[in-house]
Amino acid sequence: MMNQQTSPPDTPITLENVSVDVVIFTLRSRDLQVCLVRRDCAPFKDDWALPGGGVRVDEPLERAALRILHAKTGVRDLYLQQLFTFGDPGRDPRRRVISVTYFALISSERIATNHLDGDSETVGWHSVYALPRLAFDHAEIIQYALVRLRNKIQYSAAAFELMPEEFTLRELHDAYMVILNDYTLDKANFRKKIREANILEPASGYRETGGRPARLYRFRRDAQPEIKARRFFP
Amino acid sequence: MMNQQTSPPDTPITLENVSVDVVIFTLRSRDLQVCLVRRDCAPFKDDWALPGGGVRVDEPLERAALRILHAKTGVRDLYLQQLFTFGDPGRDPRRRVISVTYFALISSERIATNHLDGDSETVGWHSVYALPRLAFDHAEIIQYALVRLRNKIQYSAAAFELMPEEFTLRELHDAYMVILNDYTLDKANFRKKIREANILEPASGYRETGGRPARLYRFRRDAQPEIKARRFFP
DNA sequence: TCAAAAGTGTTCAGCTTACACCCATGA
DNA sequence: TCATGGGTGTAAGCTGAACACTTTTGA
Repeated sequence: MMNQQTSPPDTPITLENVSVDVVIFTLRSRDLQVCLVRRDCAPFKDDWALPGGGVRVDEPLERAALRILHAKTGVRDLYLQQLFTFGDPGRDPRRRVISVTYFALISSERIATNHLDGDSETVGWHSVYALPRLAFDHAEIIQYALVRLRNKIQYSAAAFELMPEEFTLRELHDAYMVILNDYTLDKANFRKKIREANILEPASGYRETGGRPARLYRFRRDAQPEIKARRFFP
Repeated sequence: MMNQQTSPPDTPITLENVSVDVVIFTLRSRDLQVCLVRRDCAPFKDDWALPGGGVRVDEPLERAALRILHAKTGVRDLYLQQLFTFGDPGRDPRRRVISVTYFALISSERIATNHLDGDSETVGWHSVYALPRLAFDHAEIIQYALVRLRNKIQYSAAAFELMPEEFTLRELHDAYMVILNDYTLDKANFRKKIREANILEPASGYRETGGRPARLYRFRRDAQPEIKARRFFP
């Protein structure tokens, strides 16, 4: 969507009509948040927008997305997946732009602190359940990303990409409930399923809580993250 | 992917680095087929490629896909869904092209006959299980479309888009087996599920077969085509 | 009356759901 | 000993897989 890159003079030329935008999800204090940047020029001046930018002439689309991600979060390797390509004429009032969008998942503990705290006026993390005014069609893009995220965590272990290195089952359970916005998920059944999926291993310690301390777990590196789907229909 | 359009002189200018390619599926004589066009110039001269072309300056992406579809099949309204955007540098040896791909489903009875029969050297229908040599990265695109189609028919009634107006349960069952390439789907259970899904209504007649005649059905217009998904994980 | 294909019913194993219960800790 | 949250077991009901069975037609 051409959120202006502050370009050093040697920046290679980017493609004319193509841009990449990224919906970066993270989980902080029991809230699902996305990374947004504040626009400092027209159109949509002072509104918030997704991090994005042009694609360099010899740069694969995914690498462009990773470059943008690194600029906003300081992180290089993370979960990234193509989402959809938005290309309606008029979505950018200046000119025709085809925007290839991605969605990324990152644990908030991995985000470099200078990228996380809001002391910068121009980059911020916002709850998906209380979004500010958004530029272009970015509200639509985020809604679509949310739908995909919700589907994704139900047939794969993608939610682990949002968790810290070590976590309790309660925290994982909370994460699912926050993402799905469904607080009726049964605790006992959730734990049973996770145990049977055999994707966690106990970490060394315990987390202090109000009551009985909670066992810490980590994601097993050798686990099969994709759950093979059964047939729904017919 | 810039399969040359034979352009009338008044054709509007197309976007520089963007193209649209469409994987058009149909079902013919118990085979799943895709529409391909034979390239008549370099690169990949004489290989087969997906129907595709440039995007006009004021044309939405989906409308470009529909225009291409209409040119190859003579049909205007059909099932169309965005698939993926392929944009690696080098996928077209001539220049950088970002290809937004779509997949379409169409009943073979709706394809205008002059578009169906192979008397044209340049457009043809090919079994996905016996594809010819393909230009660019189109083999990869078709494989990906096939994966998506297989997923799709398992949680939605999309397979009906490939069926004729009226059909027997046996024909629908065969369609599923051909698409999934799995001939172990139990007949009794399949029928039971379809019945319970409540998406068919009986048509007037019967189809003559080798044995007992088979009831004809049609898709209920007011049916809920999407099956709400249950949770797999956790 | 037999072959071929349509169409149905029944059983069993496994999974989901709901919910009750026990355990460990600090105050 | 009580509140808080961690953690588990079990029974009821539903779903899916397997397979045997009946029905209707033409030859």
